[in-house]
Amino acid sequence: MTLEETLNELLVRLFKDLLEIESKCLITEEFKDISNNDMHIIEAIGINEPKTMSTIAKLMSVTTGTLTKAIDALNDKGYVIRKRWTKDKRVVRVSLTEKGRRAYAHHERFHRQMIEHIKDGLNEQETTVLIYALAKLADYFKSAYKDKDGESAFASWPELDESTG
Amino acid sequence: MTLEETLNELLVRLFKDLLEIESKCLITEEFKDISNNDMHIIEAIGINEPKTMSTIAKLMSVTTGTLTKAIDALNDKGYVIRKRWTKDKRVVRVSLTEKGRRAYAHHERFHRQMIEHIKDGLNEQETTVLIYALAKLADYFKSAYKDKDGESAFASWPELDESTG
DNA sequence: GATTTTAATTTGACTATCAAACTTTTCGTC
DNA sequence: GACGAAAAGTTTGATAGTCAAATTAAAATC
Repeated sequence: MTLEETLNELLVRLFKDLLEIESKCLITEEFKDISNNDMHIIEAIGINEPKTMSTIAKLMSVTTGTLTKAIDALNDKGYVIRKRWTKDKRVVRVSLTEKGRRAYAHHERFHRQMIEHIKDGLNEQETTVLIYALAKLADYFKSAYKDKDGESAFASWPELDESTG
Repeated sequence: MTLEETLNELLVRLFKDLLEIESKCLITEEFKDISNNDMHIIEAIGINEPKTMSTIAKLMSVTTGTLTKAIDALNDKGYVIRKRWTKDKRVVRVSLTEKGRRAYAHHERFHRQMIEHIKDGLNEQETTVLIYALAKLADYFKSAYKDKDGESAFASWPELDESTG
């Protein structure tokens, strides 16, 4: 197996495992009435100032219509509170209830634990290289794709590789 | 920001970006009639021997019921072929059509491109360390979670951290 | 004050998903 | 070989998540 294949398979596997593990860890007995997706909405709302529907929808990369439904459910289950903003009555500001804040802490703890495990397995130099490599990758994604609006370096990669190689 | 926070934010961002970029890159003009999920099913089927429904479902971590629907759609759109196996008539073997193989190549190319970009940014030693770190992480996930059935190191992390710290 | 824009919700449609019931086929055993 | 258990897939019924488009209400603009 080439280096490239190894790297690819590792990334694919880590990605899949992480998704699966996160979802299993987050939905415990106490929070079994909400989904993984709900948990990420709770994370997006955060524990500071209340956030508007639009802001949360943007953070989650969904339409406000989609978010309205999700917040309805979280509201019914007692995780969030909706409040019309007095300064601009079009705006709805959402914040976490006590129960919502417990779920938030639960999620945060999962991430802390995961990072701790990653660091435990690596020495200082390895950790540094890992961070460096990840940062480079994140930058690349940003510059290649997210900066240009609608136009992407990835979106225009050559289609002829296969047949001309 | 601590090292831990940096690592966490990098991972979270990469995860989200990658999901988004992959989905945008895979669904091009030629393959606009199938979803990101369909593309991963096509990847799971592969270009070698036909695979059974059960095998594909396991690879995708979904029930066979779910897969039946997805394969129905891919079949209707001309990406896959279903064939009852003569040696055991219960078994259905699925393989890619020419169109399906083109989609497979398209997906594979995306991954190759991504890996190339990662490698371009790192020197040989850094690449080695990155692979080592990722392998360690993959092993950890496997041992901490996937090996024990139903029981997980993650699933039992202490709930008291917050209140006792 | 009329028009346009903005924030959120509602509606209608579609995909992905699961669990459970069902069909067909094979396997094991008597 | 017949009968019951097991296995592979499909069907069914229900739910969550999603979007685009229509709608409502409020604010901004002119």
